[in-house]
Amino acid sequence: MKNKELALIFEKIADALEFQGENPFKIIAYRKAARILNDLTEDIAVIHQKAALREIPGIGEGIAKKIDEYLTTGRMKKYDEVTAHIPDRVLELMAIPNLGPKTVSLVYKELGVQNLADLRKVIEDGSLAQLPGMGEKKAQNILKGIERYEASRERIPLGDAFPLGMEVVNALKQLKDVEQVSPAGSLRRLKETIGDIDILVASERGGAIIEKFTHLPEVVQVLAQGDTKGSVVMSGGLQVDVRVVPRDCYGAALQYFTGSKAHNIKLRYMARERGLKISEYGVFKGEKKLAGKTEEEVYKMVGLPYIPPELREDRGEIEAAKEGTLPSLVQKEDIRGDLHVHSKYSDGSASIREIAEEARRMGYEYVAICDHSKSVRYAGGMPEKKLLKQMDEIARLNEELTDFTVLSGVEVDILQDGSLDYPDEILEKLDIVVAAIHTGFKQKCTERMIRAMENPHVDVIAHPTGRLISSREGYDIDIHAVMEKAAETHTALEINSYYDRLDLNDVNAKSARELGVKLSLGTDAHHPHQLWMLQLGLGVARRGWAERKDILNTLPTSTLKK
DNA sequence: GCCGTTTTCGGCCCGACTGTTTTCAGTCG
Repeated sequence: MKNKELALIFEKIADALEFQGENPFKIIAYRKAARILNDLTEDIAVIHQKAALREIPGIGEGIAKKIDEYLTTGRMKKYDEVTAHIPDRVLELMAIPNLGPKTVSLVYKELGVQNLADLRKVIEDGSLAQLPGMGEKKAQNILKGIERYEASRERIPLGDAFPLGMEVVNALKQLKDVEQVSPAGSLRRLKETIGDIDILVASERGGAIIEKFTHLPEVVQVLAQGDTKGSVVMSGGLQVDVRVVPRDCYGAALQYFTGSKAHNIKLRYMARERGLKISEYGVFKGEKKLAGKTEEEVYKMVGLPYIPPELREDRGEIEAAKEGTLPSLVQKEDIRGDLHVHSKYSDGSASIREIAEEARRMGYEYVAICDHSKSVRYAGGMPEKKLLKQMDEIARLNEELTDFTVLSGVEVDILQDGSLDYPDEILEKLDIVVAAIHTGFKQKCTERMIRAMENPHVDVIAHPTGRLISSREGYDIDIHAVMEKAAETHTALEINSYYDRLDLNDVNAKSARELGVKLSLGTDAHHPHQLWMLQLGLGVARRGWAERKDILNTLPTSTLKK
């Protein structure tokens, strides 16, 4: 698929145009095209073949032509032109905080700065500070920006940011004069990776709260501290921003700081059409403030129902809200169990009883034990005999438990030829069969998965794309073909909720749902204290517009078994 | 570059902060 490739090209064109001081709206158009391509699950080449490029909102004549050119010839003249006279590393400098396109362009033209090393040099020898509009303070700010850039170039997985964010939220809740606290930004939208943690506080005493915040024990560096905003680096290198607003702006501010940027831009455009203005302080008609205390009010002023944070990505939610077709998203209370947990029988570290106890404590009705099958040696895959023994233990445990069910399952390997790691006689005895690829990521993965789904005993495909957020691209796979087969064979696709997987991801989950595929939430936990991660998978499901009926594990035990 | 029951041309989201400025440019979120 060339989707990501094209997205990268448009992103680079945007960078180059920004560097050259082009019309900002043109730049926005290229960035938007890049975002759309990144979010697309369908192969852009297929859309191109159907001559349907122009039907995608945000893709107009110019960009459609460029996509066509690239797919037909493998080159894009525009890209070659705009990048021709800019050294490769220069554009990367724009990613440094406090350093934007104007300054990069200036130091390049005036001082010949072409890379990070050059930049450091002109700061140290003072020549940057001499440039028009520059000064010593600006130079020092850029230097700080370089430090931050080098310290945390990467976004971190939601699963790392989430517990830390909640810790800070809880610490702030304890403070005097704090009326309301909420995560904001990408953390509140439960995006799979987080750049920095944003937290919003309602209070009339901002200064005191920010003061306390910047002195939390985990803080290693204070980046900014004022009456309304504080910004710190926590141990581990993650940046946390806290903003304090008066209570009558809290809703507007929460809406504003939750984003996404694209969602907010569209919303404010709608406000303009109605002669209104939306800012973090409220909704205004001229000088007059019309709303701001709650998010609901803000949406209402532009004629929309409340839109849950997870949907706010400008992926059609505003249009759906207008038409009254927003999904009624699956909720935490709807989830009745975890459908993918490992025990000591393979590479997990807890007994089945311990897992069951923790799952019950969490309010679940069931948990599915799905240990590895025999071929997965490195993960302690079970020979048939061991699996039978496990089934036995589960049966005995279930006799003992009155209000809880342990489901006997397996994570059976899909072998190189697409056959399964256990014979059908074994698989048919199990409550749930989850099939997965663990080896041969480049070997005909699509065909293998399709063949696995043709086996009537396979209920779920685990981590269907195989990606790891922090380290791995995933299988060489046509996920769209897999989804279509899943719909045809009534196989569920997993939203693996382990923090580094989140696989399917949000956009794939949305496509799957649109094709009528059921989704299965499982943590892939190897220890009971990882069961909380189902919240992350639930976030992905909600970001994928999933309703209760789309999720396998909203079913009660008896229906699920059937 | 995109888009259209106010437009095929002329718009395109909004405010804060900082540092360099005599009224504003650049950067950020």
